[in-house]
Amino acid sequence: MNSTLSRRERKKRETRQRLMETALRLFREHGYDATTVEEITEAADVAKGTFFNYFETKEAVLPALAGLRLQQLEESLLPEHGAPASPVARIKLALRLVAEDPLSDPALTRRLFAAGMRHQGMRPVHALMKLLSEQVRQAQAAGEISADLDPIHVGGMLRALFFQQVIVYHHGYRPAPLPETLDTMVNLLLDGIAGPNWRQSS
Amino acid sequence: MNSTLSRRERKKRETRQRLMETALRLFREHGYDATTVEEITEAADVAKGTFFNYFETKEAVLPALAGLRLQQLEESLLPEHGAPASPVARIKLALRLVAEDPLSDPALTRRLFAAGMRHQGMRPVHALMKLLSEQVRQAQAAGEISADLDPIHVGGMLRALFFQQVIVYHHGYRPAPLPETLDTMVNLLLDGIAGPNWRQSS
DNA sequence: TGTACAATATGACCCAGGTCATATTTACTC
DNA sequence: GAGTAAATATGACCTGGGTCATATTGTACA
Repeated sequence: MNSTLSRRERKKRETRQRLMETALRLFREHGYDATTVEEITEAADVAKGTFFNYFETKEAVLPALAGLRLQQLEESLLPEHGAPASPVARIKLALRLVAEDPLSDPALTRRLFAAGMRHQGMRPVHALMKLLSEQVRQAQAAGEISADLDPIHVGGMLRALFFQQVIVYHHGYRPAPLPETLDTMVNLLLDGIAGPNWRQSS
Repeated sequence: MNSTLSRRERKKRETRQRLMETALRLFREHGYDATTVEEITEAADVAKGTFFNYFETKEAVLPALAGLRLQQLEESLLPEHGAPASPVARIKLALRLVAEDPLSDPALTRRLFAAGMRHQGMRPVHALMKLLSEQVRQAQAAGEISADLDPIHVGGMLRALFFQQVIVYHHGYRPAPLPETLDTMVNLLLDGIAGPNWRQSS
């Protein structure tokens, strides 16, 4: 018998899982817009309405998918899995990995970002933000990032700049390969953009 | 008789103008989602199809509206109109003004940002980005921002961080009033977030 | 004024996302 | 098993964005 999981709970997870996988596959095969919810449910062998028992809207699958990926990513950021010792280096690594993820193709990235922006929810946003914030916290502990900043705030900034960078890159503005651009961006944020005449007290 | 403008051209502009104004009014009165395109065209006294002769999608009105506002804003950033002499101060001013604009209510801001992200277009994005980039250029000339950076790039970063800030603020995360938060954000970008142990060559 | 052509306006229509009353399945108790 | 209540699945249906063939209006030229 299946460990402590009622048949209901099991089926529920399976269906949700199947919907997500199917959706991702179809999105990649035919594009996000060209894929209808009915096609997804058809391929996943459930009725159309069932989709909306699991996801509030069509767009809402994307954050869910992203959440999964980030969970995996979180593990590869553990030092015992060969991640760099420097927290800042880990942040750079994380951004590069996210950018390389198949989920990050141009269209889906835009959609994903837009989805994270809609409604009050903002959970997916939080997924990446939480991950980044945690790394920022560690960077602060290591003295690589100024300790008197709010890690959540900085995490949010990193996330915003990351998407900006990726999307602009996908729009054809590419002075350098994406991974480099991302590193440069992080360095810029670390060092600041002030020029010689910029002086102030605070 | 009207100065060098054919009747056709005149009517076209009037209709476009009327559609934009009507849309804005209804969006503010009933919210973006609750306002249908048909309601807009009805109130503007044209047929539904006409709307789509002027705007590709419903969302596309927002960038158009934003474009207008930015044009006005651009003028108030001219020194002869009492704008600060320091380019960085002007940037801060610009961000504060945009944040205060009635167009920047929570829902519309999110939509506007999302719209700027969709499709290849990205023109609206460019409106704010262009404005900011220009100010960055001037800041570089004044030595307030490091001269070896790409002003467009920096403009894009400012824009991304601005939206991040405004949206997070609207989501209830408000350690301080929005204008202050925005100033702090610009300062942070200027000074960088590095801590004592962050050392590097480049 | 008449006519030919292009620009614009129109609204019936299509389509896909999202809702909801109803049907089915599961779990639990006797 | 039978009975019952809650969870979940279902697909007819509604709604509103977006399309397009057609009608209307403006322009140009004789």
